[in-house]
Amino acid sequence: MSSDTVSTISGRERLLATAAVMFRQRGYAGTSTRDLAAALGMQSASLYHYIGSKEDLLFDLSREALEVIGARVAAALDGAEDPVERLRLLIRTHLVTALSDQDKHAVMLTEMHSLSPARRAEVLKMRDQYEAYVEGVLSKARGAGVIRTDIPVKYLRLALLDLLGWTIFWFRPDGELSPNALADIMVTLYLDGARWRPAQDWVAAANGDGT
Amino acid sequence: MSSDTVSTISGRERLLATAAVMFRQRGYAGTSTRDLAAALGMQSASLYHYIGSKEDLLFDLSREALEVIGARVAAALDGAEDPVERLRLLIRTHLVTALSDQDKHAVMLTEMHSLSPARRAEVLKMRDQYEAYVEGVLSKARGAGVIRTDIPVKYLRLALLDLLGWTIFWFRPDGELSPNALADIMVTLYLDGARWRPAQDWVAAANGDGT
DNA sequence: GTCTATAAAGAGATAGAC
DNA sequence: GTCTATCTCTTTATAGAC
Repeated sequence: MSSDTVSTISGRERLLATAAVMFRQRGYAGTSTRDLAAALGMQSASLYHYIGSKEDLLFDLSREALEVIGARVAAALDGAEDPVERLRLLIRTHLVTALSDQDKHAVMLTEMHSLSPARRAEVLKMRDQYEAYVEGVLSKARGAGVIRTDIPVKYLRLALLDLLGWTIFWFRPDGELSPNALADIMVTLYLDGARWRPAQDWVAAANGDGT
Repeated sequence: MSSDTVSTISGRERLLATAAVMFRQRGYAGTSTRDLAAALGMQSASLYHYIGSKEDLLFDLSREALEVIGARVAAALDGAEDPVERLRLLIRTHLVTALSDQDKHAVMLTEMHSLSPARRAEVLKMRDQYEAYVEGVLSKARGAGVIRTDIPVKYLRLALLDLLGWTIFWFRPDGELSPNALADIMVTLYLDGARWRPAQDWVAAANGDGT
């Protein structure tokens, strides 16, 4: 990250950010180029200095969301060896990243159907790759004996992504919980469930000390 | 339910069902009245014999989804006393109901923003009522000592609804799992988590036999 | 209950000046 | 980099015949 990442924001970045906000609120098809331009204080014709078509915005937004989350999660897990710790890091990093740009991630998840078939396929491929990565982390943890084997890993992955992906639709940044605090809750809930435990000493017993 | 519920389908019901399918695939704003009419083998003008406006379709679809799920879950829990059993029935019934009409429920969840403010508020109120009901079931279970107390019940509810609500976006009726089998997985995962247990005898110990 | 015809508004995108 | 002006197409909805 260069030093001007925060302070300087290009015209195109401002356009993308505004598009993310509006597409999330009104949907892609429900947002006109005139609406978008008005929110930026310009005429709709001026948008085409930055983009070739309205669909470019949705496409770039969607790819960016998946690129960022994939890269950050992979980076976070880079040094970690312990399979449960890797899972914890995955949950935390995915959630914190998605919550750091809720608009972009929400739009990617709900507006994909508005892309042309070719572009939709490309975004779906990226999503499938990330989901395969997540399933891989779960699989390794299962191989290490720390994740239950009575549920197919496919459904462990899908349930985890339900939890991670759709939390952005109700999380409020100005609420009582920080993204990190919420991540703690999700880690606990996903790994240990909602049921009360008479004693949680089995956690240490089941853990081992990393391999 | 009258005896002709299944065999006879009124023009209006056919219209609503087709709208649900198309709104889910292309989004509400992305589906034109011409598209919709063409799928039904008629002209767009003919739709207005059944509805007052396109928005009526989205509104009625959304209310119906919430009415049906609220009613079925309440009915399923009607006789049950044991708090864990009530939670199990809630998860199972919610899931099976939502999966029995994925289109309608998916549209309700993702297209609400296309409703007028007044109608959106009405649908949101219905959703809030249902979510309060779910939280009540969790609260009772917590009061009975079967649900963990270290996570605020609000987040137990939100996580559960992530799991229940967003499963309809990946579930395929023609897939390997029946809705009931999937419900089993979700019950297990929500109550007990993804972590491997050295021995699951504590489940019986923590359960009791219903007050 | 479905049609043809059409009104009225809004959409995405381009041309070309500044 | 932003504007005015405008083209062309699509949109929701209505009128009125059958």
